[in-house]
Amino acid sequence: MSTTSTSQTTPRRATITDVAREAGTGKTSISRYLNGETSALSPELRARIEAAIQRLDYQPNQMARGLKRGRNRLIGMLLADLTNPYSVEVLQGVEAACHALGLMPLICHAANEVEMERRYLQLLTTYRVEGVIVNALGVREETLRPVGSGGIPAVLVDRSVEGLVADIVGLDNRAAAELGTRHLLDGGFREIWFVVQPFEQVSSRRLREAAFREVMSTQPAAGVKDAQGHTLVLNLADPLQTERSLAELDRAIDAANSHAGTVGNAARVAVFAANAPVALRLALHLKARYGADWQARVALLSFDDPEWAELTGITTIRQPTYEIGYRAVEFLYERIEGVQTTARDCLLPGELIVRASTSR
Amino acid sequence: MSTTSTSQTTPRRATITDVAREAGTGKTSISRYLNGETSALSPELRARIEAAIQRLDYQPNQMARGLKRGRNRLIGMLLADLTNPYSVEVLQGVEAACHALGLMPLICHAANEVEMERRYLQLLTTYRVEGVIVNALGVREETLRPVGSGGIPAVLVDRSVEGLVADIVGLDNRAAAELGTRHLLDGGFREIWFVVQPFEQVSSRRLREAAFREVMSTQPAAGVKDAQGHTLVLNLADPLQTERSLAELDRAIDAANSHAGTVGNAARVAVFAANAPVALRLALHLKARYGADWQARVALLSFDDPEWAELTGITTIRQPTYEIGYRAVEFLYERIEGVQTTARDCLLPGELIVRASTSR
DNA sequence: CTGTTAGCGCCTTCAT
DNA sequence: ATGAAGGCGCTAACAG
Repeated sequence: MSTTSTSQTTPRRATITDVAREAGTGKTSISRYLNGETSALSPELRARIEAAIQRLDYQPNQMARGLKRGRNRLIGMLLADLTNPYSVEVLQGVEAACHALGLMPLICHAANEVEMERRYLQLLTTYRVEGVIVNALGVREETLRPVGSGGIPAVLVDRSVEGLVADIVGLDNRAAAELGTRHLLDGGFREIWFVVQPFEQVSSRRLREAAFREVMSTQPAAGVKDAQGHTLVLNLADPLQTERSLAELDRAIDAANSHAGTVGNAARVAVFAANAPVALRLALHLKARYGADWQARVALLSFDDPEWAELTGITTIRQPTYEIGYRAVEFLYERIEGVQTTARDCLLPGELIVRASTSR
Repeated sequence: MSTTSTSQTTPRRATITDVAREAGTGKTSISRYLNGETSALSPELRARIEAAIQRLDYQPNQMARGLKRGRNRLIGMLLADLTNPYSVEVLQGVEAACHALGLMPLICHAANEVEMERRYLQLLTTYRVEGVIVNALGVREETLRPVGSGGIPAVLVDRSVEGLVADIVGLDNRAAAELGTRHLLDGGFREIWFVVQPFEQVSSRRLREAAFREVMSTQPAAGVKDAQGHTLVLNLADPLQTERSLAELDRAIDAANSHAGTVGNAARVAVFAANAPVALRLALHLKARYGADWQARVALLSFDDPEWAELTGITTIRQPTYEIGYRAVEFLYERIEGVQTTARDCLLPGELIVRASTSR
């Protein structure tokens, strides 16, 4: 109720007008000072302005600046799942690039909820971000209508979105899947299970699975005979389905282990996880079923390189996550600056990190 | 090169003026509609406005609204280290609460760099966020001058900051450390090493270490005799120092294992990690040194409950991370709304999750 | 070199 | 029930 009698509440931040008054000059000069048009200011005036700013602890209001000049240096970073270390790593690259380019990333976490994704996109739009980097859930274009061709510039990360033409940067899934599969074949494995979450909706999963199948079906040409490849869908969102899938895998492992005539890796089944969450779920299950020494019966290879990989000794395909994030921002920045080329694809190579799991 | 020389660039978003014109009315009515002052609008006008908004795909500019009404519903969330799963989990709670309260969190990741922290704080301030939640690096007050008493409302998470009076929410470190230590003592361990990153600067680490030492020094009263407690500082930021510290631990483990007269857990040394990053580093080292069966010689107990804990079978103290984040936002919201009570402490209990590591 | 003026998109009295 | 006018904090022409 009290007016300005007591400065109990936060003592309103100083505005450019306050500074102008304090420095005994006009707002324009302050503005010029703020924008580094230092050449057009007498040293004397400049000093006065500096002092006034100091005294008032003045900090220009970005919102107002943004409103005026029509851009606020904000970009949105929409992440499907921060729980996945992949996301955090990409984020680091994004942050570094933003820092370098004078951008401020608004990080939004959809937590695997389509509804959240929609909501955040709308919010970003409303805050007039200059562009967005989207690590989308596996959804069709409609939910991200505001971005892309018609709306604000967008760059996709890891996954493309059906019907949305936009730059995309991510792993070279095809090459990486081949790398992994060949590593297993070269290691002597003859039964390989590719385990992946439902993949129809998510382009990266689709590509990985397809490349795996292709290598498996053409491998006779590479001198390998009678190797079998299977694809197993693991729906982590549904515990019941997950159980069923795991049971199927168990049967295969048990069967393989009971074959008498085989030795070495030919007797072990190899499991190729399409990403870290899948690998974790598999490892937990296998450990629960076969005990601490589960890797004696199963070899595990996984996309991503989570922090526990080294501890467990599983082989992985590490993605150049930092660079993915960095490049995404660079692409976006170009778009913001008006570059009009056709949609670009930036596929970065993965790195195979061989550990005990596949090389004993 | 361009067909329609006009709409080549993004077709400027519609403004409230456009909508007013389209609906054949004044800006005021549009504004009223947007703010739900539906009672003061004839159904007929309302319908026209609705239609106009649809047609123009109009979305009010939050920046402008914020500028005008002096608040933008933005809050800052400053995180010391997103790489630590703790942060991501807290974040989930923060997001949920923001969602519920109509706030939009600006997530800033300091990546363990004091300079970053300073920079982001300054940035948040210029964007005129209404408050900040700070999971600070271990720094003194000065770097976060803009917040707290003098500046915008702030709530601390996990760690207090010397010289800054503000609400704080986090784990009840004292109780949790006691819980863990007693668990080890009850399990028969007689040599316990508390391993922690440099803790002078970080209140939570300090509290944990102090509580550990206190329990160890008063335990004779609890009927336990001759148990030894040691504190080992592991400076993860410095590889060399880390090596040295680990070597010291190794010597202790080797010595304990060579004692003839002891059996069971009395022969194993227990290591109590002050957080997940420390636990991971320890586990990696121990595995490298003692092989896959390292837990036969060392029991590991850790604060935090990282995803690999179950896989490795180490005992942990899980923090109520989600709730911590949620409560932090609630506190902040109250402050934003003007609540003036003295600084509050919200200490939430941890949960001991016993696994094979400490119970074989 | 420096100040004046006119908005950016929106909300808010204050009239009508 | 509706609209006109002024201003939030700042920048960008224009003068001088």
